[in-house]
Amino acid sequence: MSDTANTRPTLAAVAARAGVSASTASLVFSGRGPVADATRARVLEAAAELDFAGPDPTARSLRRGRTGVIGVVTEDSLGDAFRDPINLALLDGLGDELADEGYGLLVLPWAPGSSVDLAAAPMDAAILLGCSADLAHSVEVLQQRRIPLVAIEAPELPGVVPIDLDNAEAARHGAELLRELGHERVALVTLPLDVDRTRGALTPEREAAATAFTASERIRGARAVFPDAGGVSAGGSTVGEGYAAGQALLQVPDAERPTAVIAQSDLLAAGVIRAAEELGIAVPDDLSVLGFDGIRLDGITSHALTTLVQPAVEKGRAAGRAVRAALAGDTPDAVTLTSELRRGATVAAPPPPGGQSL
Amino acid sequence: MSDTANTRPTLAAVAARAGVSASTASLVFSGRGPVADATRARVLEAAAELDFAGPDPTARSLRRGRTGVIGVVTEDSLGDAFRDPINLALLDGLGDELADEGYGLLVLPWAPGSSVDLAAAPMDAAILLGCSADLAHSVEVLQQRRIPLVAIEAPELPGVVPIDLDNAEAARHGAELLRELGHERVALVTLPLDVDRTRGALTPEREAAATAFTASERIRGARAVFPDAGGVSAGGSTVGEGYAAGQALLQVPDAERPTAVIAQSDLLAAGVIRAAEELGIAVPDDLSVLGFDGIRLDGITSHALTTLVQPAVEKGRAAGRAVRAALAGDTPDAVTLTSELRRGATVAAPPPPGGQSL
DNA sequence: TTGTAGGCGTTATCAC
DNA sequence: GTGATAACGCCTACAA
Repeated sequence: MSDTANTRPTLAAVAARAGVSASTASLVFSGRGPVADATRARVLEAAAELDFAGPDPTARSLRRGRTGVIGVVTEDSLGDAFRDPINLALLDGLGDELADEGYGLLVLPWAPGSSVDLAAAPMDAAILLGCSADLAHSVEVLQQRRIPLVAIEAPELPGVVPIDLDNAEAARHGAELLRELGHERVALVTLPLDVDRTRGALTPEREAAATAFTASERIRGARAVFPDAGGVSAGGSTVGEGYAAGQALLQVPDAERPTAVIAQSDLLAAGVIRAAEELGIAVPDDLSVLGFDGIRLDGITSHALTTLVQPAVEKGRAAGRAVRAALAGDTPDAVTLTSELRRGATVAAPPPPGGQSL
Repeated sequence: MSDTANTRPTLAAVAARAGVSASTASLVFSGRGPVADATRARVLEAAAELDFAGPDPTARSLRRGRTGVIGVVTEDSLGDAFRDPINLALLDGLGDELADEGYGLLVLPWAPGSSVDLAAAPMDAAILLGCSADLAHSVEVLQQRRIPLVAIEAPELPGVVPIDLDNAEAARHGAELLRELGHERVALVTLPLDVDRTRGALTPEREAAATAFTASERIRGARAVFPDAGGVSAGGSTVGEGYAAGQALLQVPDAERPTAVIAQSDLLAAGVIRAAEELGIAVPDDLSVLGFDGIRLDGITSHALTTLVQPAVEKGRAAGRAVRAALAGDTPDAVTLTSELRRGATVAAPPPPGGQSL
């Protein structure tokens, strides 16, 4: 009953108690070697007596060169990173490929000046999640660690496996639909342009200074069709931000009011729709609204959103597979996933110039 | 230019190249010892030349006995765990207290039979998040590891620091409000009763078999006021599940229809409200709906929900503080946080027995 | 201010 | 089947 101390028992202690060598005890726990049944039993018994949970993970990691941990580096705060339904779907995919393989996910909210030390976090590989243009900065220290790096929707970087989405192409595709319907005055509601998440009108300067890759790419795609489209950058991908953006864009003289809004996420689109409805602007008759993502709106809006559906879960799976491949010594291929236009009921031809349906 | 190999450089290699001993090089990186400026410079130069990122985290952890990682053990899949706004708020609080202190959060979705090995995950402490009654099981191996354990809203367990919410008391408080208003036919819409998340009518058997602590506590509180209240358990804390539950409860002969619904989360409440509205049942005139959590509904419903506001962020903070205290050698106190009734506009006196406002 | 020695707890390798 | 030995890469007394 009276155990020596409350200090963690070691494998050596268990071995001693069982009257075997440490190596043999090790074999019992790792299962990678032949051990006589009687010996095994004795070791396990000794372990039970000492309340020994198993080999120390840190020591094991040092010896084996593997921690069983995959880092997920995000630029947002913990909460914010997971408040985006797209990231949640991605996590589902990652879980499928990694957690189910026994890997743990180490979430590292990293921003310049953050107290999280990417050089010191124990991990076998890292996935760069909502990381923006100065990716290079954060990546540098990770590169030095010689661990596999996977970046999701990020600018290309040598040595980093990219898991990409056809953001620009998809946005262009959506914009084309609007043009074909006859729209000319189109406004953008973009995702945050940088880590500051400043809400405000799009200006050439702000766009030039933008560091958010996904937002920039989607802007680029929309501009390929509507080169002069103005708009607003939101402070986050939320209904509330979309609502604010919608108000800013729609509370203007009728002649200036856009006939269509290209929102960079479904939540933003839902906010725009709400703003429109409150102003008595009918969707889609007076205003077309295009979303992005294809998430389940689950009653956030009753409209069937016309949107670009991205394979978010698959994005996570692809990232997970890439990590596993890299860890297995292979060189994972770059992946580019494609989004698909889903026609809902929020896009239509623009209202006739004179007629006001109000 | 031609570095010896592509294998990770070690502190020893850097030291050798700088012409100093390993211990001196160590001092340079840990900063906890006097080093001559010239020496330091030479070491850093050598490090740069070898593209050395810093001491190996695993080796450092072994030596120091600290990994800088806090485990967060969840019973749900990764995505599901973070799909709950309450958990997100909690994460915000946790981030404040832990990530900002440089700790990383290792997310471990653990369920019986899961491939995640709680005995092998490198961590200095663990926070048990949505973990249910057979907590004891998962905790056993963690106890053996002699690391501090903090459980959020879980049954008490020796050696585990509890961070609790007054779930039963708050639910009772809300139920009392309804009774004071004159309600007698009250139905419950509960959170999932177990990891299966089976949706279905509440029965004594199902309740007895329930493993979800929070759900059980909130049921208990409501029953203290309405001992006979029946209801439905949802398959998750979502608007969709609330909607389904609402339909099940409200599509019955008028005489049997509850005059009030106690939902165990705001999302569920929002779903119930939607179902009611679709059935032409006015809230709160024909039906009172009480929520729980006090999250921002951000346009999910336009009603100002009457709900029990819980300090979710503070829950996370408290957990984070408890972990830090334990790691510092202190014995953290148990914490019980209290929820507060916020009167919105979804609760009113029941409709007069005969009168049908339809 | 710097170097030496020893060990953190495991596991791989090779004898026996 | 089992045991000795030697790392894994680092840090911390302590000595110089």
